[in-house]
Amino acid sequence: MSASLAKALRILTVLGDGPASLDELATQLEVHKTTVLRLLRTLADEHFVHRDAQHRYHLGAQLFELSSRGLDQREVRSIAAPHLLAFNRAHGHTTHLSELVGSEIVYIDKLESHDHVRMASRVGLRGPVHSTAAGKVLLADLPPAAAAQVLDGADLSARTPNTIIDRDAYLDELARVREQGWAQDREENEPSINCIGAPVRGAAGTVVAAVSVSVPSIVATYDQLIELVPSLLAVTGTISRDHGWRPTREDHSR
Amino acid sequence: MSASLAKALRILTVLGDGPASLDELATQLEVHKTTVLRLLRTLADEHFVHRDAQHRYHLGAQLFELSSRGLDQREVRSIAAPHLLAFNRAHGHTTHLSELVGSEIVYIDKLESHDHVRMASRVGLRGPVHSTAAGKVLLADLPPAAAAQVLDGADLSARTPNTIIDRDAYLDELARVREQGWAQDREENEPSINCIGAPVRGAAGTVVAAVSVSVPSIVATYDQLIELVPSLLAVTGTISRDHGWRPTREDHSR
DNA sequence: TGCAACGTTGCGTATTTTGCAGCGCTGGTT
DNA sequence: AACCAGCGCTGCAAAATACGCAACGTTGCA
Repeated sequence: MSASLAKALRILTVLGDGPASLDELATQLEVHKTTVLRLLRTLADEHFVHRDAQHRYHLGAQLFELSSRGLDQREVRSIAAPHLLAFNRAHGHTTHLSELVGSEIVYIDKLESHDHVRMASRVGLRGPVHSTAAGKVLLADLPPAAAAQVLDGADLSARTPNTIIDRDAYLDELARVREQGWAQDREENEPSINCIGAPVRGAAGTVVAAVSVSVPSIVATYDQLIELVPSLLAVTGTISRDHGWRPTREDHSR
Repeated sequence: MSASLAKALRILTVLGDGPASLDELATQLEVHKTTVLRLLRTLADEHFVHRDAQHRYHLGAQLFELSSRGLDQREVRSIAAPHLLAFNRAHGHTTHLSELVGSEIVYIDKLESHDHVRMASRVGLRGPVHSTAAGKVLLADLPPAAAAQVLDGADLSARTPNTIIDRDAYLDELARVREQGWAQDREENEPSINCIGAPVRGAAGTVVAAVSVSVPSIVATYDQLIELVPSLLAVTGTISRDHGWRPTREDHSR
């Protein structure tokens, strides 16, 4: 493994919390100043960090550009964007678009709630597959072997008292999700946050992404959230069709 | 300088063009496979890249998260966002929000044109200070010494036949921008693209960012673009006030 | 079944990074 | 004005590290 690279990446991660000076970084990372300095220089050469006039370091433009390009490469994101915008505008709740990456989900787009109570999530954040509606949606349609492999790599720990931690119980839950075509999360991932999610399908019929709506229980009750399911399914259906999916008879019957 | 870190950063940059396999990366970077492999492993450990089931490497979630955090740290971006959205919706042209970083400008937000002719720019992209309306705006209000320092570090090469490459002529242009309160770019940065820009000011009255509108000459003539100046100044004025700026008498007289 | 392409590993060498000690600058204090 | 403290930065020698080689395992294709 490359130790110096790992240090440099940790520098970037620390800078994600905000700008920092050379020895703030050094003390926080417990690396000698001179080492940090040289890593920062290389990072700055490639525009991954920037040093301002007060000798403080910031995350650099290259990071923003790479992220922008990487997000654009997920074609589902651009296809979904206008539909998600309209959907979010209609009901005003925090809406996420997620993909399965390894044994975790990654938020690849986020639309903010219209409330002043905002969620701490953001694009690029990773989340567990077992305690989120998006995770359930992304796993439900996987071949059993593939799902098993994902679960092998996943951390199935309890995030709240409601989290499903038993593997068999979780597989039952996946069957339910597959059956009804959408997933719920009743304060399983975060206390006081309920969530519903539905799949976006590609041309081959496989699930390529998940759209989920997260609502604090103080803002709406679980029952009120469930009322959104039809419009959620409508929007994921539209996105799926835009993405090349053609409904089968079986799907129609649902 | 840290050679291995530089290689790793180049790997990320190459991955910005799209997913790649191990030895696509190795041949493209002219680095031995084994080296690339180990760097990729470290990058993957920190979630800067992700390896899919087909052993292809993609940009990772951590990159997206850092970018999202870094962009959020620019408070001007969140303040400007709603106003830029409304502004963009009203006239439908590509709109950028930029900051001065070193001797270049960096796009920290972008709103797409409503036309199908889109621009190749993106958030995080860097651009020259001397040939862009945003660059002129960001330099115009700098103290002469600071502006000189920026220009010392800048590449003042000709980007089109119209680019101002003479330093004194450019300083004259800056005086004009300062005088009229906004800047133009008449195919100085890209052929067939005209641009206007205006400053966003902070509480201290200093210019903290620039809003610019870019329009291909096939979509609108230069004169038509100029007609947008009043509404551009209106939106930058609003953003500036939201950002804590209080107009002085001098500013009112303009 | 054989071949080819690709990803992967172990190991010795040598390049790199590292930490130390010290220098110079800047900004604040008496 | 002069001093001090804090911080960024450099040269050098030691040592840890990454590197490249050669070879192996696996997968997919002819």
